[in-house]
Amino acid sequence: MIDLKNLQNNFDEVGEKLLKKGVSTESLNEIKTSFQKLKEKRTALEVLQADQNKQSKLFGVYKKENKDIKELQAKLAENKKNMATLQEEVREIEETLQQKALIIPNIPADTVPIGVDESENIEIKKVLDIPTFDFPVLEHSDLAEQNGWIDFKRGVKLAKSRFSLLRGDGARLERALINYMIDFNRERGYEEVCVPLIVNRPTMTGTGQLPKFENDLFKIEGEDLFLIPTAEVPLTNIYNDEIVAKDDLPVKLTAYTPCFRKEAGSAGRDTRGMIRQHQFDKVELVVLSHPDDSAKIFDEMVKCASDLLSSLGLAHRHMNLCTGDLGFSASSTTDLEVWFPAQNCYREISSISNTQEFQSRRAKIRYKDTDGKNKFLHTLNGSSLAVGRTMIAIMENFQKADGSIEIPEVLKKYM
RNA sequence: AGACAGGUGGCCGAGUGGUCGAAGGCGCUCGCCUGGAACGCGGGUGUGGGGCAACUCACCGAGGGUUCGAAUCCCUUCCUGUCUGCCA
Repeated sequence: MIDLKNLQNNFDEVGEKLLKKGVSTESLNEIKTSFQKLKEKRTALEVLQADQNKQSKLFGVYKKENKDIKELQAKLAENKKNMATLQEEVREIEETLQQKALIIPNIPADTVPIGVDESENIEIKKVLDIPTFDFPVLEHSDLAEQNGWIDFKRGVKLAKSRFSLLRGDGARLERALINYMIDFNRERGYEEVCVPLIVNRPTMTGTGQLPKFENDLFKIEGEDLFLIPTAEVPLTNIYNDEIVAKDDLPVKLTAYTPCFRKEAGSAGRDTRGMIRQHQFDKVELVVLSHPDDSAKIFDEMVKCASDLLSSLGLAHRHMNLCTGDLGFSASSTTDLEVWFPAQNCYREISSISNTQEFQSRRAKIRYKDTDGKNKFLHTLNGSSLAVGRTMIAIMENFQKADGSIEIPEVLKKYM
């Protein structure tokens, strides 16, 4: 959630940035007036409450001393009525304000390039040369079927479209990748965590998936529970409503989980192959950081994911996402795009974001600073790598003329 | 899933309608004591909101209700423990 006080105090400046992210002027103005009104009503209510508290104490004293309480009683009852009205008003304003504030996206950092959509993302650098082939390259879906690694048809039969299953060496490669990635991250100081795949509404709200994106989530019928769309959700919310000791920062976590996404609104996109599925595996990085360190940690996380790709021998590039392509919770994001020879293009395989205080304010994750005050920390998240996409990148990049696939050296001991 | 018992500050734990934001203890911290430390003694020590401040409001798992007044009574709900059931 954005800082409402900040919006109030720097309305033009902050508002302008939010307008670029698609927030309407009306809703900004509504928030501004609601916030103001809330303050007024609350102050008025508190004056009444203070009076009521005092008089009520007096009431007790009078009774003990057998004084006449009729007059006082009448006054208290009258006051109570006024309080109830104000209380109701305050509650209503709070609720609407909350509703509106929770669907306002994060404000892009100053380092984020201005742009409308992904075409205006800025390439930061390329890593490794793209491979060349002296034979016609095949798409991963063909390679997978040839090698018996992926069964698309039966995945659909078992569940529905956008599901598949891995078999034999395909399944083993998936598992090898997961183990390799977690070990890779662990060696870089990330604690391995195994998290619930089903989480509740407050958890989903803490990281920003709810209330705005309920349609993208798989919901458990009859329960207010959801399948996680990324391990970022449980990992970040581990410290929901907690105060982390300053000395414990940064908290660096990594987890492997399946991820579940409805992919509402992607009808027709990437229908062939395993690029976009309802269920996919991902190894995730999450860091809770002191605000002063988050920029440095962000770079570390990008390097961690990029080095991982390099270690697998996969050519990729770093993209600085522009304002229009930034996700809801992110203040800045670097995407890593891996080279897909058959599609002759780079495609997203990892996304590292700094949400700054946006998530910690929602999830109430704070640290105790040296001045004794509790402050919101910064949360960062990044795919170590999307495992499925890594697998198909390996298939396409390391295919041989006979259709077989060379396993990257670092994975061999995991197979 | 059913029965019973509970959920109070960093922790333990008292508190069954009135001056309780909450006794007492532990821990932590500051000061004294000491050559230094332990012990001992004295002070401080929750969170969030509003206000320049004095101060003030809210919070005793959460949400409702009763009352002039609720940690305390009632309802709902979540969680924990024990027993039963079921299972990996």
